[in-house]
Amino acid sequence: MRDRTARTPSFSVDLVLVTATRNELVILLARNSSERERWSLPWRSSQTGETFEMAATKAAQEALGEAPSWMEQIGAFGDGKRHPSEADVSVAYLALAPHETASPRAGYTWFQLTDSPPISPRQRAMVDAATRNIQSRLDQAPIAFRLLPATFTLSELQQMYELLLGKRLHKASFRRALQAAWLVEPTDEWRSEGRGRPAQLFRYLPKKRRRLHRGVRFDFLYP
Amino acid sequence: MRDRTARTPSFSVDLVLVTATRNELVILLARNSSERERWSLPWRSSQTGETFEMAATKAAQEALGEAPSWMEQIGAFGDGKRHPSEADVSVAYLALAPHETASPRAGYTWFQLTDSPPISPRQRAMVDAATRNIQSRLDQAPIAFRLLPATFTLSELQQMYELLLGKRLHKASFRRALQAAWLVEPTDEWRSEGRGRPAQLFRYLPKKRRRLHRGVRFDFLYP
DNA sequence: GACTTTAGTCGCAGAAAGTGACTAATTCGC
DNA sequence: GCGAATTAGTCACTTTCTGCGACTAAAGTC
Repeated sequence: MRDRTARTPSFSVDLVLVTATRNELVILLARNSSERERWSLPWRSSQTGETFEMAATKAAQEALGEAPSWMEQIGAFGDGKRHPSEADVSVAYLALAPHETASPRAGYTWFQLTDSPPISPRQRAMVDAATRNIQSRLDQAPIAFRLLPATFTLSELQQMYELLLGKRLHKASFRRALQAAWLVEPTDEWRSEGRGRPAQLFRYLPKKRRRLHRGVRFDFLYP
Repeated sequence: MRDRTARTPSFSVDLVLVTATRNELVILLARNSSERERWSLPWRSSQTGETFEMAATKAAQEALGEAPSWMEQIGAFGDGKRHPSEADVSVAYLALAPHETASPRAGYTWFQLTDSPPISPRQRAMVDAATRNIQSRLDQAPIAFRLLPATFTLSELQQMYELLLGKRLHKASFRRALQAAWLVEPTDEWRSEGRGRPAQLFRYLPKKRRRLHRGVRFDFLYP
């Protein structure tokens, strides 16, 4: 147990900032200013009159120089696990950004999500929670779209889903499902990527949608 | 903005404790000890060396006299909204219990989830988050099973899903899907509920399951 | 111009889901 | 005691969805 007598309890807001490169997910870590071999998630300690969202946005600005394309709270972490800020409680946010336009500020580096250097146990728990969050919300929130640039080819979108799901998808099925969901709209631009037929560019179409789900799904894996 | 100078920042753990009666979801509220017309979610202020889970479990014990059948953190809430404890940050938990065996302690009362008396803005936000959480995790976590007693008829299970989904389901389809999911196991007991043929009792079967998901789903409603 | 590579579509076969009708076992009214 | 009503449980048919291979289209390579 840490010594709590000398200071007031405090909070931090921590960021699991994820983007996708060609074929892997990466997170942004900050080099520790004192021990330069140590890394941590970007974080910001609580300020009076600042909402969690605001704090997370500022932490993202500081790390990336731009606002993330998606942010979502993934929970509060505490429970005595060590944290760089010595905060009692840390509120973690998952943030996404397209990798193409993201250029981290000095002191920040991308690492593979599945193979990052050691970080504090509490932040490790956040990364794990973020990973689960991405997986479980993939079909409810536009995760894949927020990891892509504003316009993209359908092959790129499919590759992103394959990366996130960890499995190959059949092209025709993927496109059929995509059409049915009415999630995407064609632009009049085309991209020629070296050899092969040029691909049409699409953009995400966040329209009000009717939810006409059929029946029940029993998808659990839980005990 | 509240006065923060006179005290140390603190946090609370709050509970959205839900059960299901015949045809509605209800939450447990505590009568305010000073203003007896006011209500609040059960909560507990932070103790050193106590995890959030432990605090939530104790709050549930205090309110219900028994441990909930399901608990899950639904996030941290702060952002200057008022809270009965004056805590700066509140960590909210969704807790479920079967209504049949739940008998609240003195000072606690069930209210309709959709029509409860006024509570603090922060706690209102927690109730809203809990409602969304139930909806969105219905097909990933055994929410319905945790709201039912240990054994139940398939009609009761179906009614619970109808309540949670807010729509009628077809009996044959429901049972077909349930069989395919391998989530339930028959007991050798039967229950005769007044008129009509007696129903066989089943129990939830939390077995390791193969996740052989097909394709992608694009279910979002999100912007 | 033949070959390779990537984009995009078609259509069939098999799986899954929606649905109404059926059988089964009980209580209730008479 | 017996038919009507009520609830449980199943069946079989139809419609919809999904996996998948094969096809056409448009570019680059040699």
